[in-house]
Amino acid sequence: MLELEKFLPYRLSVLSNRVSQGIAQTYQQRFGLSVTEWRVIALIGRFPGLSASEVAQRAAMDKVAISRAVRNLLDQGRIEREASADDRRTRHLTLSATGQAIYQEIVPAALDYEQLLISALNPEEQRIFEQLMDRLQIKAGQMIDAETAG
Amino acid sequence: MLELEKFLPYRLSVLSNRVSQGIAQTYQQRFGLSVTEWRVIALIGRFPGLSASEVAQRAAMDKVAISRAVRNLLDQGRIEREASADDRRTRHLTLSATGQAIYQEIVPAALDYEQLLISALNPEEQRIFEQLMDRLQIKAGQMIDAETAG
DNA sequence: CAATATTAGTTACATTTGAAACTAATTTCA
DNA sequence: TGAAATTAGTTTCAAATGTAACTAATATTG
Repeated sequence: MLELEKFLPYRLSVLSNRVSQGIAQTYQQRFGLSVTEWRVIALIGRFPGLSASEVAQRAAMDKVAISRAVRNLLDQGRIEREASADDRRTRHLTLSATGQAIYQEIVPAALDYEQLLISALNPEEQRIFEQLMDRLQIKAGQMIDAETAG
Repeated sequence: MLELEKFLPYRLSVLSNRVSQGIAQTYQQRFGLSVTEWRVIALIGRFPGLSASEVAQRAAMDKVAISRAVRNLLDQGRIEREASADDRRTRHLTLSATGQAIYQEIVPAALDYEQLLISALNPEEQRIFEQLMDRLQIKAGQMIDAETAG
């Protein structure tokens, strides 16, 4: 007997969608950023000079998706890129002045959002929740690997 | 300072995607079901006679998505529908024999998957995790409502 | 060193998805 | 009652996404 509303994969999906939806309003309305674009900005802001594939890796997203987000952000003048000295395939990405401004404005809003959300738990519970998430994350990864291998 | 890899909304998204990807292999490979189609089958199997909009509500999914999934499942002969006696707009959905067979086969596999995943936590931790998820779920819902209202 | 394989990133195509407009049936309430 | 609003579900069109094929640069290895 499967009850969807108690089924962990389903509940994770609903929770994640709700949270994403809530936070997306912060940057979508104000700056017209897609989720992927926002993640690219967040990563380049944090680690200036990352290449597109490094961003893809850290964001756990498809390289095509990143490529497109990068193209859009370039077109919008929100990031810049420069060929690498030692490997002409890779190009290093940095935030433009506009991108910086967006980054400076969104980061606090995003952190506020996270704070408000997680204030539903007390500090001890927050710690536990994150730790349990970690372990599920690892387990899920192992299970995918096992499937792919077999 | 925002570190994406520690940012709760991001982590929820990655975890949820991984889990969904893992479980999807169960029903996508074997039956060519999309996530939405599988959820429709799961709900109709559990609650025969639901209407499309009731399915949408319970699945927390868009009614357009459900409409399409229902159309596909009808075309594939996996569900059936019958006009309601008291409201000719609503049609009650049930699994066909084929749909039943799929349902009977997938449910145990899905539950096995869930069991294996959650075996990363001991029973006490499982209880706690679910309880904390509940509270985050509620909080996230409140935050969306607050945004929409304001 | 040259043939081969790999990696970064893009492009093209087909599929999926979402928003909005739409039809048909029902409800509301002046 | 009957005009206006609401609800169930579908269709349409534009945008987002994923897969696979591609170019260009670098690395490998025989």
